[in-house]
Parts: sequence; structure tokens; C-alpha cells
Amino acid sequence: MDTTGEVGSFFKSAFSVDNVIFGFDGGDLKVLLIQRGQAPFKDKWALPGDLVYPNEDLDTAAERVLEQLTGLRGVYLEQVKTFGAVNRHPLGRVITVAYFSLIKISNYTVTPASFAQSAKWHSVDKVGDLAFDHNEILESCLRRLKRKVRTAPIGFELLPPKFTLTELQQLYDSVLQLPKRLDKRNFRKKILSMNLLVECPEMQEGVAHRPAKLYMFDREKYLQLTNEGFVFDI
Amino acid sequence: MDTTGEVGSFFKSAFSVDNVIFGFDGGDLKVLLIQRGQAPFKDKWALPGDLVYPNEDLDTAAERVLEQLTGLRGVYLEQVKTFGAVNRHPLGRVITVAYFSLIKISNYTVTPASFAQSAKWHSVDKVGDLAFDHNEILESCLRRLKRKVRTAPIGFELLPPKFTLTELQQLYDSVLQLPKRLDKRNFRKKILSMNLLVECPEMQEGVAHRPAKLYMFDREKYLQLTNEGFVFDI
DNA sequence: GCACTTATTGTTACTTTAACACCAATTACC
DNA sequence: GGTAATTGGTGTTAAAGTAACAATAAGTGC
Repeated sequence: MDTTGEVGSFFKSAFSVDNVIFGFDGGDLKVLLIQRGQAPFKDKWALPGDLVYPNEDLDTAAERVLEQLTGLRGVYLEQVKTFGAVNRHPLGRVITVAYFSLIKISNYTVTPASFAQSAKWHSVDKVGDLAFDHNEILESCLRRLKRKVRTAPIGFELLPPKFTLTELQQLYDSVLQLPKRLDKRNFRKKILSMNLLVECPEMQEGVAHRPAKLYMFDREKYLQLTNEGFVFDI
Repeated sequence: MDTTGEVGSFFKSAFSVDNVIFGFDGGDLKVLLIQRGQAPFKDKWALPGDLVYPNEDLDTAAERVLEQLTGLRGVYLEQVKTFGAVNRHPLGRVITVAYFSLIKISNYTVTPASFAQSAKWHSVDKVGDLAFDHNEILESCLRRLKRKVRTAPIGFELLPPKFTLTELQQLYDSVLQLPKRLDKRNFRKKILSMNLLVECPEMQEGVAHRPAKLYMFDREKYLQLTNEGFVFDI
């Protein structure tokens, strides 16, 4: 979290939100971090976050942090856990509510005007030593994502609207980091048997090999099936 | 949560913990509620909770609330979700961190001296209209319990140390509230095949029918198997 | 001893999962 | 234009797990 400005030790208690923003570029799973411009933890990498305004809902604060950094609205956002150890913040008592969000990395343009800090994507397993208890927060959100991505169709939030089955599988492999990669044939069978993907008329372009079919996630269909008792599971 | 004493509208923001204390008596799943002695929501039933002390960790506060009400320590406790809508508390900005705990209902003696309020067990699906947003909090904790009880051996926390397989199954039936009860033979096969239960030498006593074998949960064995990759699943 | 109540046990059909290999389509390069 | 290189796409089978199902055993109360 970011205690912007001259926040001294005068405050007695406050609450903040911190947002673990995940993205996927075809390789590793990435997380968007900012480099702190002031003490404490000056120059350290940290999760984007902010104090919650007095008249602001928690979820709204998390959305605001996300929008200020990325310009994006209406993205997937989920509360994960609240961190409230007495000494987690060196300047006072601050408990922080951790969220994670999933964005399409191509929608994000680096260093928007709204944030002065340098923001950068880091591979989730190469983030190094973060400010505050942010390593712990990141771990919690990553564990939550690993579970949730198997039981709800949220992986699509990390991909462009049209994607190939290989891309989808690479996403699952990156997020889950299982000892063995998912089996290509079994994965395709399973995901297609759910009838949640619609085939696009056009094909993949610009690749130096056989082009793949493009698919889109059919959210309407998912909601309909869910009402009928369907449970997403990979 | 409980703003004990003369807490007026003077405070700007604060945080509290609320604890959904579950118990099981062989019939329905129960939750321990207190009847509020003062405004707001005077005489309404509410979740036990309290403001978090300035030098107190969140988890510690939740443990304290539990101990003050029940006298119990070292019980299963899990953070679930934080509720922070601007107007959730009529006297000011209070965000609350919801926990649930699982206790052996026989260990709890009604109305201990430490709490003046009347406290009472309620069936989880007959709690009526609770103070604050406590119905919503209870729902969240119940959903979490339903999921968690299938993937971690926490159901045993609700039973006495020695229990019959029928009691264990009734517990699962009560918590899960599935459209159909679990199948007796399949349930026994599954739970016994995990090798987490040890048979006690003595039998059930005081029942007017064939007495059942008593079992205990073997926590050591569970931890050992978990290290070897075992995943609890019912 | 008989009625009553709950405890205990096994088999089978079905569904799901895991393991596995080859041909097809396109581009890049010679 | 042919060939190497790369990724796309597809089906079968054995094994494991799940779900459905009913009869006998061991006590108590009368």
C-alpha cells in the first residue's frame, strides 16, 4: 500500500487496499508492481494500493487503485484476505485488504500519466523482496488464483477476446505450475465438452506455422448453464 | 460487531472483528449469537464481535472475542472476508473482518460470567433478521465452511474426540445440506480408505440399540500424509 | 423371545481420468 | 518448388473413481 505524501506517525489507525494485478503475455504469469518513490521502503517494489477514503466502499477503493494505475474499469476483481499484524506498517496501525484483479495485458499501456511511479510487470516467481508484507499478500492472492481458475471461468479475463486453445492451455500451465503440463488432447477435450467456447470464423494470423482456430468465451452460455446446475471445473 | 459502552458518533473510522461460531449437536448446524444490550440494534441478535485494540493483531482479536464468550482457546479459526460498505454501521465508519470458528458444542457452557449478554445457539437456517450486515456475514462464512469441510479435515473440530461414523456422516449432511443425504456405505468406504481414523477399543454406550464403534481423528497421520501429497477430499 | 432400532458390510454399472503418437497445415529458407 | 521446421489437430484404452443399491448383525425394551 502507498501512504502518498507526508503521512507521519501521527495517525492512529487507518485501512488501505492493495491490489495484486495479474496479467499474462503468453509466457509467465505476471504481476504489476510499482516502485516506491518515498519512505518507507523507498525504491522498493510494492503492490499498488492506497488508503480507503472515509466515504468509499472497500471494493470501490480497490477499483479506484486499479483504474488510477491502468485506466481500466470493469475488470475482474476479487477480495482475498485482510492483513492486520500490528507492526506490518512502520508508520502506524494500518490494516490492508488485499484484492487481486485480472487484466488483459495488451490493454495496459505502460506508465499512464495518472501515476508518477514507475510501474512494471514482473514474473510472479521473480518478484524479489517487496515492501511491507507484500510478498505474503502476493502469495495469498496467487494461491487463491490457482484454486479459483480451476473452478470458475476467470482465466479468460487474462486473454484477448479471441484466443487459440494452445494459448488457453499455456495460460493454465502458467497459472497452475503443476509438476507436469496439462495433456494437450485431454485439455482440449475437456474445455470443448463444456460448450462454453464459440469458434470464430477467422483463423490465427502472422505465425510461421499452421494457423490455429480462434475461439471466444461465451459468457451468456456460461450463465445459462450455471443456472441449470453446471459447475466449471478444470 | 459490538460497540460496547458509550461509543458515540465521534469516531471517524475503526475496525472490528466478527466471529461466526459454529457448533454441532447431532441435529442442525448451529451458530452462537448474542442478543444486543444497547443501541444500535438493541435486543437484536448479532454475531459476537468487538473493536480491534490498537496493539492487537486481527487474529488475536478474533481469538479474544471467542475466548471472552466461550472460555475456549486454541480452537479452529479462519478469516473469511472483510465487510466495508460505507454505511454498514450506523454510528460511523467501521469495517469488520469476519472469521468463523468451529467448537465442540459440549465444551461450551451457557452464559459464562465474562459476557453479560445472553448468548444462544441458533440453527443456521433459522437465525431470523440479525443486526448490522450480519446475515450477509453469516452467509459468507457458511459458504466458506461448506467448501472447506470437503477439502480439509475440519469437520472433526465440531465433534467430540471420540465419535461414531454415523455421527460424522450426520455432521457432513448438516453442513452440506445437499439435496440427497450422503450414501452411508459410500461415505464409510471413503472416509475409512483415507486411513485418518483410528478405532477406539471401547464402544458407544447408553444407546437403546446396537452400539457403534468409536473412532478418533489422527492428526499426526494427516500431517504426515499431507507431506506426502495427500489431499483430503469428501 | 420378540419387536424395535441402528450398525455394519460388498458388488456392479457407469463415469471420469490419464496416458499416449501420428498426420496436417503453414512458413522460411535454400 | 522442394524440403525442413514448427505448431495444430485428433481418438483409444486401461485404470480409477463414483453412484446406486439391500440384507444381516448386535444391541435394548418389553
